[in-house]
Amino acid sequence: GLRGVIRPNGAANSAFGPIHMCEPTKINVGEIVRLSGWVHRIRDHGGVLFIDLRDHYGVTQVLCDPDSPVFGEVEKLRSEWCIRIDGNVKARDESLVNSKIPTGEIEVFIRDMEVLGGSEELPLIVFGDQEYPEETRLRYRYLDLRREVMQENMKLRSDVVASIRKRMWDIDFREYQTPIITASSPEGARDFLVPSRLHPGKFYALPQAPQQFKQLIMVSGFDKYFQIAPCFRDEDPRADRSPTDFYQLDMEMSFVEQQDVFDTVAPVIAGVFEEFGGGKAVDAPETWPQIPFAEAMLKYGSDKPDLRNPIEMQDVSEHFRGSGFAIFAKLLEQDGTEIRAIPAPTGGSRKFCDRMNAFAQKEGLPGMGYIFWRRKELPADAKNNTEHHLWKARKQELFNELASKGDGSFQGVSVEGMPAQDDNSHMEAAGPLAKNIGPERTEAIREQLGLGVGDAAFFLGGKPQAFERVAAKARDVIGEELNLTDQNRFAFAWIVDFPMYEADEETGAVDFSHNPFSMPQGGLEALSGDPLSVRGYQYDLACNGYELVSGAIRNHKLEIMIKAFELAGYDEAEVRKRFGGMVNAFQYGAPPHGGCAAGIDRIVMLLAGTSNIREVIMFPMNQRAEDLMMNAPSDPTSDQLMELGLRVLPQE
RNA sequence: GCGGUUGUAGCUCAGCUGGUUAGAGUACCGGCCUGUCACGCCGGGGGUCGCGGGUUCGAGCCCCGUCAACCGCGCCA
Repeated sequence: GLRGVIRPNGAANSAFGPIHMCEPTKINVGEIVRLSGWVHRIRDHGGVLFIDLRDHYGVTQVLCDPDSPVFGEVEKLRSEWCIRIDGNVKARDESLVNSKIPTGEIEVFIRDMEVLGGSEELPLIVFGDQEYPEETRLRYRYLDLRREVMQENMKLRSDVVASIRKRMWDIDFREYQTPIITASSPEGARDFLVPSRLHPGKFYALPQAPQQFKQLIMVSGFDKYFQIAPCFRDEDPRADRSPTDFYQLDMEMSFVEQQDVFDTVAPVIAGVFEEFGGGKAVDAPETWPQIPFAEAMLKYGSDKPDLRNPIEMQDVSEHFRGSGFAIFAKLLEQDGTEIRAIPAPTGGSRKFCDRMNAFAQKEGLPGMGYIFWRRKELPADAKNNTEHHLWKARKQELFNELASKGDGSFQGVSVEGMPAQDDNSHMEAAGPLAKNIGPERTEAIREQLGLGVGDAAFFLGGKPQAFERVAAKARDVIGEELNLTDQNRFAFAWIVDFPMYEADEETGAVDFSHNPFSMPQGGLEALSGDPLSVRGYQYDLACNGYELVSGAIRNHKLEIMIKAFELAGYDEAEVRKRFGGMVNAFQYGAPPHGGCAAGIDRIVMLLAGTSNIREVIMFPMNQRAEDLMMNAPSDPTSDQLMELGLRVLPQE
């Protein structure tokens, strides 16, 4: 073999098994080892040269001088050549030990060397932590993947998947594979279509999720199913969303209600985060709040709130109705509008407030009004100091509060020795809004938000749909900039009671807002009223601002299903045609069931501490859903098109 | 489809208000170096400043168009 201990007869001996680059330290000094790997770095001192030889497991220093029979060849080596060497394991002098690497106490003196694979000049360098544009990294992904951080990310991913499988097995779930080539499903995202050769003009589709199959598995009597399943969606990507395909822990169980699903999944997710979270605090599943969708939107502006951030928004419309701030007062005369406040504890400086206002403008809003509270009656020169002083005290108070929630590792800024905040009777409110609405209203707002000297609040007005997205982002930015967001914690929350339907903003047409297969709360009866007020047994799990899990208790009753689709404008014939497989199955003793799907890529992304999902995918597509390394997508040959009975229309 | 940012040496980047021959680090090539571990020192090659057009005596820089990458919006049950 190309790795091992070489015995006196000269053959590599497999008794020890292959030796990895992290291991020669375990081999007796003086033995001859055979190592294979990549040239990581070379340090050429003329008469002596050092090569850091690397493989998946580590780095070993290899030594060569003119006494070696292969000195001349070794001098010609360059970075990333793949080589095999034979050499003597030598102990290093104490003064030469490198404590930074596990093999730092030894080195290997080269006796023989073979170039297994040479290398051209590199488009990206493997050692070090130089950043490269993603285009370069993806085009040369095999080089990018050689880098330590990527090797770690991919190992982490594999370990997470293995752990998930084991955890699911341990609670009696079994993994079953479902088809990859299947039928197009009209609900949800765009499908990837696959032309059928045997049926010219017809198409298969790649599944957006094994949704219908897993429900059919329940009807088939397997009451605990899971699968690490690839899902395919032809939609544009985001930093946290892989284009084309991604993996989910897909699971489903029979004879359960919503809380049963939570009780089943939460320990699996929490366990994985405990196991691979690198010591960050993981909220215990029993403490994960269940937040109704409407409440999440009000408090956080998002259905995937980052609960590490303690800021909660509040409706403060009443304080502005008929007030001297004409913009908001006028706004409130329209239906469906409100004014919402984002409290920003310790954000009480004009500089910070102006920066956040600029942020909102950059995000496309007219701006974000603000009020901040400071101490009054101070000479101008003393004011700044005192303000800063009080600001720090307020910050300390807040940190104490936050630290008590996490694992104790939350640090924030050190403000030791600062006195506690004194009473608020000498504070004044600053900012353009405060002047316009007057002291009474300003004070009422301050009391509602529970703020004090050194704090600020930002205000957004209009129809919630119009400002919620920016409000949510502002909440994130404020939490981070003011150091309120504990970076060493995984904070989870179930978001529940999603609306079943939503109205199209322009046409007013009612359509499913989430999964059409979810069971409406209240059953058939609930479907006879206003569709927009119907909520479903539909839930998400949010973690640190990402949607990690999405699921539902399914609608297994045919008559409710048909009624549910009717409200969204699909008649019975259409439902039977589109979802024939499932509709038929539900006629034959369908059990109540529910489940969810957890995004594997996002879980690994969070555990790896990155915000780009492509960092945890071996061969991801770029932002235009292209694979630059494999050159996909590519033109078909005319033979292929002919065989499939297809013709490509010229674009434009 | 839309918006933002970016595009200069193999790679990562600097390049002021428009002004001489476009620079640095690294990689590559050559030389020196027997204890480095981001080795060091000396020298060298390497550029369609994304592409096209315009303004100007003069454009890497300004204007228009266009292409590409990333981030975001739309979209994503």
